[in-house]
Amino acid sequence: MAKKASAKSTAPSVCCGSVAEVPLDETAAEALATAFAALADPARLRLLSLIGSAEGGEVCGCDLVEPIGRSQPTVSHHLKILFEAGLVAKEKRGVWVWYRVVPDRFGELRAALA
Amino acid sequence: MAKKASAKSTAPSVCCGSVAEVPLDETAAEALATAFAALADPARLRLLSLIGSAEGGEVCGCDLVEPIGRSQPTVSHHLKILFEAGLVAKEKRGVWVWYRVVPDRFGELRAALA
DNA sequence: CGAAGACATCGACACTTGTCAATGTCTTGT
DNA sequence: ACAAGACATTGACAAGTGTCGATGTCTTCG
Repeated sequence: MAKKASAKSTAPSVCCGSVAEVPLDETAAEALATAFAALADPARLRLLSLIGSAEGGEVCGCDLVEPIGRSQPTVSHHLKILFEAGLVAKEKRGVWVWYRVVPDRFGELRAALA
Repeated sequence: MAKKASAKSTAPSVCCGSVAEVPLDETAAEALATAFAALADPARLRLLSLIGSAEGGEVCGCDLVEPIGRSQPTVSHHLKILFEAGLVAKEKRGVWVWYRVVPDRFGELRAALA
């Protein structure tokens, strides 16, 4: 069995369809809302932009604390939220954790804004 | 001077560019975060889907309270947030206020998720 | 083993947010 | 003028969120 390369996020999976489709039911609305809530914070958006614009497509967590200007526990907390929202993937390599964005997830959210 | 047909929203205008571009500065991140925060609530997403999927493209506010299952002041509050985020436009006609979505604004946010 | 360093977790706190009941403001029809 | 109805505003409260310092867990290197 192949070694698992990266942990699985707990993204609620927004499924298909735009917001302007058949009136969203409460459950679907909650899932989508959780996803957008992950984007509703300046620190997290800056983390995403740092990770997404990195060459090689990935960044070591240790390089994310200083540019954000927030404490290490706070950055760790935000990265956890981004991960659980399925927006970033992480992979532990040695002492470090490497992050990269998950384009498919962004595609889902973009589709919801059709 | 022509009579103003609809009120102007106070949308922060996200400007161009994806999140994965040159590391977002704090100010830009805050503006974007505010926009996404408007989408980060189930009630508001359902309001958007109700408005967006309405025939004629617009809905009377009076038809939005019951489907959402929340009190009239609460719905009024959410509509105000959507309006200030530039996601919906409103127009008062007689006793009623008619809402419609603002596609351009959705385009901006979609572009930010490129 | 022991020290160092990268992350994660915990506890606490200020601040924000969603919600409702009560009340206010306008417009329309009688 | 008055009553009715559509929205908006206010005040209050519970729940959620961002932040930090302190501390815990793991991995690597002497």
